[in-house]
Amino acid sequence: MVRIRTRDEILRVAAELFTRYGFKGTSLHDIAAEVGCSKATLLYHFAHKDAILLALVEPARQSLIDLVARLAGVDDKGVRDAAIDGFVDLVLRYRREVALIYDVTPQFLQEPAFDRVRELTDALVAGFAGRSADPADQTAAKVVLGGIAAVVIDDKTDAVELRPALVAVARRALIPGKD
Amino acid sequence: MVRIRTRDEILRVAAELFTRYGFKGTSLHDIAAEVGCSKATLLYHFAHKDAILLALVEPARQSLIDLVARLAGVDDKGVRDAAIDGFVDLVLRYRREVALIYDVTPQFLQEPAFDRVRELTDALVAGFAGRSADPADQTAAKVVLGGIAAVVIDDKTDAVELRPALVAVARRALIPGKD
DNA sequence: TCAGAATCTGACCGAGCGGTCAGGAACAAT
DNA sequence: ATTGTTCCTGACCGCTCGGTCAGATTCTGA
Repeated sequence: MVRIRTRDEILRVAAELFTRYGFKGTSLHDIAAEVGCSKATLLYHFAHKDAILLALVEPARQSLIDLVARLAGVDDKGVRDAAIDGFVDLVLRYRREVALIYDVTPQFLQEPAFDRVRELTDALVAGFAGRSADPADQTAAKVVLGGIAAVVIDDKTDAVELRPALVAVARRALIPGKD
Repeated sequence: MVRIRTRDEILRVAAELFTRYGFKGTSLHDIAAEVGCSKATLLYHFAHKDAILLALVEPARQSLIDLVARLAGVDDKGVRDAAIDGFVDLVLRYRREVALIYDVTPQFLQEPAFDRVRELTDALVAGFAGRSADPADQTAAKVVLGGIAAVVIDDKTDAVELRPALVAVARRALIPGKD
């Protein structure tokens, strides 16, 4: 039987501390103390500190990419809207899990993986805003989804870029019925 | 004639770097290099690194407090709404200037000054949401203003607390006519 | 029982951090 | 010219950080 409880516990604790104090605000010592193991143990399970973050983010990122790929191949409006709703749902989960990204080194943000995410969120903002003709809805979508997806639109160039943001409660606020 | 150009330049550069890389992501060395002076010069003009952040935030924080104080003394709906608009405007500016707060040490966030800000933003969210009967508007206001004001509402307790967030473009998105 | 793999650790390292300090350089007033 | 003040700096300090490593401990399968 393979021992993975420690590894899982590290991920659980790291997610909590990253969300609360940010990536840079959480040291390996902090995580190790909370897990109840040594710092060296963390680095036995994960090659670098960044690897912990990557392990946390990867699943949600994959789901996000998959859904957008499916979404792109659908024309029926009802199906498309449902897919978009699912997308928003995923983005919210993604957002929660990646709340920490803002804190990461610039080099890290420039990884190809995040270029991909940037494209996807760009498409998301455009697609979601397109569901309503009301300009207010569109701007609202930009702000809400932009915030949720850790994306901002540049004042002048209209370029979409990853940005620090933490809107962990957005799910609850966005879906009023759910309580 | 008093020499304050260096001090101003430090504030300008610090604001830029804090916004781009976060408070913890910006070292005194980084600021000094960009300004073109020594690290020691920074600490001649500002006692601590935190003092630079405080100097950047203080003006907007004061305006915000003043406006809310005025707002509290008005009953006329038109005047009140106008004041709220001004409030939102200020919050947006405040948000832009305090984009960096998210990155600050927990102790710093617990300063009395930020308790005050927390109360104010709490009142803001409640007040703004009250302008429309539409529940969607209210939730939107919570998300948008919550994000802008660097505030989140706790899932369970409904408590409002300062939070990491960066929505520098919110002004543009929130005020569609303005372009 | 025992060999080997998997898991874990304390001690240690170099780098970068915020901050201190004694003193040099520029400027103003006399 | 001198004195005092303001502004600035290099050298240095203690600390924390992420990361390494040799070796102890625990688990597993034959």
